Amino acid sequence: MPQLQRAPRADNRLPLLLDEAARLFGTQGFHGTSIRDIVRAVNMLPGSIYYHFATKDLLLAAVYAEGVRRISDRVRAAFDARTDPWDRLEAACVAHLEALLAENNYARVVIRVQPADVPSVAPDLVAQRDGYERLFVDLIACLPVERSVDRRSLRLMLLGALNWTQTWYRPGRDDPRTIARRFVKLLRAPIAKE
Amino acid sequence: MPQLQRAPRADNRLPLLLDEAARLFGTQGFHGTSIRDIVRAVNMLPGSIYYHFATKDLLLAAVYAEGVRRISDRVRAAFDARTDPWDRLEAACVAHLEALLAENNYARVVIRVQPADVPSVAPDLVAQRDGYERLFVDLIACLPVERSVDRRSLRLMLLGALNWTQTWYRPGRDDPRTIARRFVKLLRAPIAKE
DNA sequence: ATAAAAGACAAACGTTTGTTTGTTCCAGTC
DNA sequence: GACTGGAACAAACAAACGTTTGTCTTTTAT
Repeated sequence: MPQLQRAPRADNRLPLLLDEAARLFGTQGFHGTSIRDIVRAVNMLPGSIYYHFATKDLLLAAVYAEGVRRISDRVRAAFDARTDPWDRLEAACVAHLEALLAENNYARVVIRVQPADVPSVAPDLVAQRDGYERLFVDLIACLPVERSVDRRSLRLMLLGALNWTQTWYRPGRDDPRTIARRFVKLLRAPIAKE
Repeated sequence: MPQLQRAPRADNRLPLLLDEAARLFGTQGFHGTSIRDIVRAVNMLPGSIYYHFATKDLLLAAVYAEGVRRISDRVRAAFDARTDPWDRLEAACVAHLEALLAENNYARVVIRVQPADVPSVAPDLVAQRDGYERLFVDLIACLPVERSVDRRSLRLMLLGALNWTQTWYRPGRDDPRTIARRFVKLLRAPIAKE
């Protein structure tokens, strides 16, 4: 582990390493990705990773944390620009899905990797994800909805539907923005025919 | 592989083996489960599994197929008993979620394991899951909804939300039946306050 | 210039992985 | 009761796994 008694060197490949770990953890999952898979693309040797992280589990924890940071920033920036409660929620969903499907390997990890897959850091991961989802708790708390509506279920349904897109989404057809808007609209507007 | 030139023996432990594989694949995922994990609970030796299956991938394929069969039967039986389109959809969702969360390790595998995790049999798994989801295509095709509603999005949203419950559901609180009904209601009834 | 720390290499460690091979045993059939 | 094939055991395989250890190089601060 780096002691950081001095500033990190300019030529260090930790960022590249994290990028590649994010890419592989996000597409192949934690157990489906080996240390050797990760270092190969960065032209490192397997052992070299242990200068930066004590275990593979902690490497994941670092990627996961970065993922939560990025998607949080992205989503917050998106809904901060709006005022209407439904607009804010929609903007958040669009940002969430764009991060998830189009642009951000780190964000993918947060959705793909289940904390239970990595017991040694599971509580940490759960706490981080809960922190992120609190953004949506607040957004949904502000919605003007009928009193009979359970807001927790609303959140779980919406986020579940969004996160599950990772399973079936293929680039080229409908883009993430369109999908997110459709989902919000399905919840907002009356569906059943009179 | 068994040649089946004679009937299988009454004392063979293949059923037990499959049950345990379903349980572990469903809770720990494919890559998170080793052959030794599986045989341990059945008091077998690792090599013995290869009398029944040529590879670990094909073992998964067998469990997956059984999972699709079971959840299909369960869901079909549930909505066959109803006539109203919305009732039928709700019954299907309840059965889907009960199979997923409460009773059926095989069904869990179908939702938990991503075909991409097992390249050698991925096309087969995808085809099977598509076959199952066609049940919902038909159910949703019968719904009386506004003409502006995209039924494909409706299906993807509903199934996504249901499947994602596997991530957050913990026994003891709301039961699967309640959750499924709430989700359907959120889609069916107008939410937004006038 | 020099010392110290950053960061990676080189090579191996012990373990776990999926799988193979040869043998044994017992239930079912004639 | 002998034969046979279903179903498992016993033991090992090679490869891949996460990780450790010791050494070397290169950047950075003095």
